[in-house]
Amino acid sequence: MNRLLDKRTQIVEAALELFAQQGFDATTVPEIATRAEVGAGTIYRYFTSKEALLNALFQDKIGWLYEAFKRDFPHDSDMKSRWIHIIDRMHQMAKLDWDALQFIDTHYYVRLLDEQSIAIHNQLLEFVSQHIMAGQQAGVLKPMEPLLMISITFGAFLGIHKYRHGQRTGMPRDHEQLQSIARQCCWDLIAVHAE
Amino acid sequence: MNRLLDKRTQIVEAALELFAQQGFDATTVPEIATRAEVGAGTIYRYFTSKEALLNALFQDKIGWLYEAFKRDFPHDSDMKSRWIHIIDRMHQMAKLDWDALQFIDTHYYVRLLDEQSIAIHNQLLEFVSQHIMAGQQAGVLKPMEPLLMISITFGAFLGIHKYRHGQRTGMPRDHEQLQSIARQCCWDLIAVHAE
Amino acid sequence: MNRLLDKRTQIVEAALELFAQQGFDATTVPEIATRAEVGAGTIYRYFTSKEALLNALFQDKIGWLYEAFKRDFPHDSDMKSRWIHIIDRMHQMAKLDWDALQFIDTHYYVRLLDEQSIAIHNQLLEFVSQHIMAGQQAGVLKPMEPLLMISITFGAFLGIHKYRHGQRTGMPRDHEQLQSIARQCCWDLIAVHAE
Amino acid sequence: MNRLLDKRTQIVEAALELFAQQGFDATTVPEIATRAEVGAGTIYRYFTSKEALLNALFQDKIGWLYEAFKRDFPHDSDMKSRWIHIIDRMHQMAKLDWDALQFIDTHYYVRLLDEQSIAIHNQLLEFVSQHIMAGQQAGVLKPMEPLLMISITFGAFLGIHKYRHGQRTGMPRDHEQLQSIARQCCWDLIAVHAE
DNA sequence: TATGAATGAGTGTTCATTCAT
DNA sequence: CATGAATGAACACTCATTCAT
Repeated sequence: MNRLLDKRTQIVEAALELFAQQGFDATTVPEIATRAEVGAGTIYRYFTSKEALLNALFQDKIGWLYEAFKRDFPHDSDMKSRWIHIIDRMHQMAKLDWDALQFIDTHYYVRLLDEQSIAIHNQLLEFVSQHIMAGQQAGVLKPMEPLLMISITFGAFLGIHKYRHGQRTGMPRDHEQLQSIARQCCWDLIAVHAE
Repeated sequence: MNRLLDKRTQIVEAALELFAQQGFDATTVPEIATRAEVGAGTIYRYFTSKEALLNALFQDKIGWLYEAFKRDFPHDSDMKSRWIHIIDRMHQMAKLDWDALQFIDTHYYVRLLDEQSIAIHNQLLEFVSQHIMAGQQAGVLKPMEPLLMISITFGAFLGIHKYRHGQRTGMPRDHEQLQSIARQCCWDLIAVHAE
Repeated sequence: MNRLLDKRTQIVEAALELFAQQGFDATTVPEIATRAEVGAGTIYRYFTSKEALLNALFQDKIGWLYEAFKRDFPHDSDMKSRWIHIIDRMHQMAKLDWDALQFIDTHYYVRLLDEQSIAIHNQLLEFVSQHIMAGQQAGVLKPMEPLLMISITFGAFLGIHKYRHGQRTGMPRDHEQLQSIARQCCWDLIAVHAE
Repeated sequence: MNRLLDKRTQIVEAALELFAQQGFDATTVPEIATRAEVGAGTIYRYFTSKEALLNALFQDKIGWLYEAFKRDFPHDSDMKSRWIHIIDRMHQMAKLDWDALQFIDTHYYVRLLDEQSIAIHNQLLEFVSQHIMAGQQAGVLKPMEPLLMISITFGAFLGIHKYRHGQRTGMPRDHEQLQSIARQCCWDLIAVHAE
């Protein structure tokens, strides 16, 4: 059971790195096997296909993010605090598991996701949307579809970390500085500003 | 000569659509040939490889964007006007040639770009960076590396249009509304706000 | 066009030999390609799959046999002459294209045949059945389902040639002797004999 | 010891069904294991390979048929009675263990049989040949190589049962009717008929 | 110049066999 | 003894690229 989980974990982690860095199509199954230090056939004991592996991974990571959002969520605080909670959780994920976040970014719009993956993703969006709508009713957030607001914010947020991980020149900033930038920008982006 | 340009154009356009919609790896050369209404071999008369075609396309589109930025650039206006000029040009591209913008987004971080592509991309970044630095010195823009600021803004901007083109539910807004959202958000994102 | 037919023919012939001698499952596509002296990929320009190749082959050969039955068929002769016509045509095929006959034998009951293959096979059975029923009404053939009679006769007939081609010891007999055996046995098998 | 025989038997029976129904190549070892309700590895405790299992099975079944031929063989009766004894024994096997008979048919010409299998098969042929030669000397059987005669008869006989088991239309006849057909046809096939 | 038939290296996947438990 | 997780060679099939026409 221990070994079993081990192999599965090795496969999942290898696949995550490769999918995140090269994309699904550019990653070959033997490549995953080599990096996971298992035989190519072994992958098929745990996942019915390369595509199933993608979906398992996606659900895993979206699930992780969703849990992170909900854990210690400051339901009673003001909008800004709640929003910053969400940004901070994403920031945490970017720090601990950047591959996973990038993987979500590059694969969530894709033809390969199954119903299950889409469902869990929608749950996550729903959760965030609820809070956005509350903020809009309170007049502190700009009026626009919540999903659009999520899309913009996620884009901006990922921009920060793509920059950090890019081959781009310029010294990468430390995580705390980036966190403060993320908080500031992702709030300014959506908040209503006094003239 | 005219015909010749014709064929090249047909190929490039067919490739753009397919790369943007399915990604580079999921697109086959015969597929491009079919859509371009040329023989598969013909593509190799204009481009040495599928990868070379990608780079030609990339340079083409980055070049187009760069030209759009520079055309009628309001050098003497204030920072906000200059920034909105840039956002508007991107918005225009999103409207006229969304495939191209999406193509740039999904491929610019990629392993496949050659030196030339990177160079022209850097020129574009340099152009925008100049203005950002000026704005920062004037105290109207948040202090952070210009490239980081570009990365965030581009992410946010694309978030708007990805939302629009996604299968996501929610009625798609018309372009003018989106333009005003883009202007507002992409400015709030980077501007220094009074307390 | 000439070359084109050439390649297709080479593939079909190579596949026939191998399917007949080793069976469908034991034959690999590269093996067919090698024997046909074409690239493995070339096979897929002519047939959508290994299974499609099997069916094309099957229809080809059943069609050939059907045509052979019908050509110069002695409609006005007595039952025995008509039956011997059929046996002789099979004998001819066994002589000219034993692989094809064996291929039909080992594959006609199989899970791999498509509707088209089954349809053309049924046509052939129908043709022979008509004559059997006529013979039965005339009282010269044993009473039993025509399809059963065909199955017995085909089994017996193939027994002759399997013996000939087997690795079995015993000198193979010449074709004329076998033909006379085939005529005799396949007639005695089905005819009503005086007590 | 009892259990041990049990497992071996389970494996052999599972393999027989699958080989008979799908053929050797289309049957996987795990599939056999599942049907036999043993672990896949267990098969290799009883048989050195899939091929060895095939041969064990073949020898088993040929042995069974040989024993059936010899049991209560009417040595002192006339040729026809002796021949009908043989046909009846095959008929019995077709009734009790059709899989086995079909398995023999589809595999006895095959590349996979080892020396042992061929030897025992030859013993069976030898036994039948003896009687055929006696009948030929007595002038009641057609003159031809005994092995050829066996091959024809076996082909015809199996034709009867293949028809019965095929998806063919036409009501399947009951076993007693088929037995009388088998006796009649398989005798007419080889007997010398008065003009 | 333009073509598309031909290619074969490389893909995702299967399965006979092994071996640690 | 019995197992089944693990393996990797081999499979059917795809596709970027070439080249004779």
